[in-house]
Amino acid sequence: MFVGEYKYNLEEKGRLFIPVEFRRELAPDAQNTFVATQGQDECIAVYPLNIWKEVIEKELLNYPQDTPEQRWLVRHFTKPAKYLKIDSQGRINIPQRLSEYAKLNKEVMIVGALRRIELWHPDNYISGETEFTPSKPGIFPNLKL
Amino acid sequence: MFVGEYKYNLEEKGRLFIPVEFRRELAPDAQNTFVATQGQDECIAVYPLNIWKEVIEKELLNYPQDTPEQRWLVRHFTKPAKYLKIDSQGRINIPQRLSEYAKLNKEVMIVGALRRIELWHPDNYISGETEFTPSKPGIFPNLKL
DNA sequence: GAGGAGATGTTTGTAGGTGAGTATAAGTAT
DNA sequence: ATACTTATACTCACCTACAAACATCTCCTC
Repeated sequence: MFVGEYKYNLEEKGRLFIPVEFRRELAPDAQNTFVATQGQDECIAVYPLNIWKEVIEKELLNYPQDTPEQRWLVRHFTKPAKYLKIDSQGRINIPQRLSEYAKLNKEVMIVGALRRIELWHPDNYISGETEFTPSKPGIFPNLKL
Repeated sequence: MFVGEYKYNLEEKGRLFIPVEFRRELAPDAQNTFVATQGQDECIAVYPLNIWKEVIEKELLNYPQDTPEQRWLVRHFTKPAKYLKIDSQGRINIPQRLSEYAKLNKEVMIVGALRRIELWHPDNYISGETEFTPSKPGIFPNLKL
């Protein structure tokens, strides 16, 4: 389960270091493979391969394919996704399409979000944080933490 | 599982490069063979051989063949299909009938859709995308991604 | 049999992805 | 506190994938 928050820099060619704390859990086997895709917010969502497969197989693979709407729903989730690898130094190469979607340029917030990691432009991250973080206690009434 | 989205150009003679990411999964063995046919939407659908066989066997092979309607339904699926090969450079030769069906001329969107690959004219692809992709969150209430 | 058109195969160039090396900073242990 | 180890940052060099042009082959026509 991914937790924590880090700020790293993209290098010129679009590669990003993954914090050591995330590497093993993100790509446990020798393949070093995981999946990156568009997040539901303006960020990049990064999944370990087993979590990705679990979601796809449970939610999408048996989804009916009778209407154009149903077929486009599948494409909606598959088209932005990409299989990526962590290289020997712990870096990943972020596809241009995804870094454009999340408006990444240099600084990147790397955030643990339980089953996935999220990559944010710092400005978007902070503005979302200030907009949606409750200022008063008791605003999450159903969470016993 | 095919994911991702690429834009490549048809060369004059009607050949198309397949992205490296798709090649091995599309034609895993030395035969380099796969199947292309008409998609349910206005695109070309491309299947690895084993997936194609699986679909045919599950859906068509045991379909009753007692009436002309039933026999024509089978023909409807079999007649546009064609076995194709990836050449030594990773290109495929798209049959004219299929590229006419999908209205391909120069630019082609190559899209991963789980068990198949789809080839789209960019205009059709974008118009379908804008028509059927939800703009608001929460419209897929049961998909947790 | 010769010429031509279409199909198939090969070559070459370029840009971007991939890998390696070193330097600096941070963290850990003695 | 100091030495040692590990992690991040930056730079450079190479190699592969894609693109486009070029060459070869086959079949059809005249």
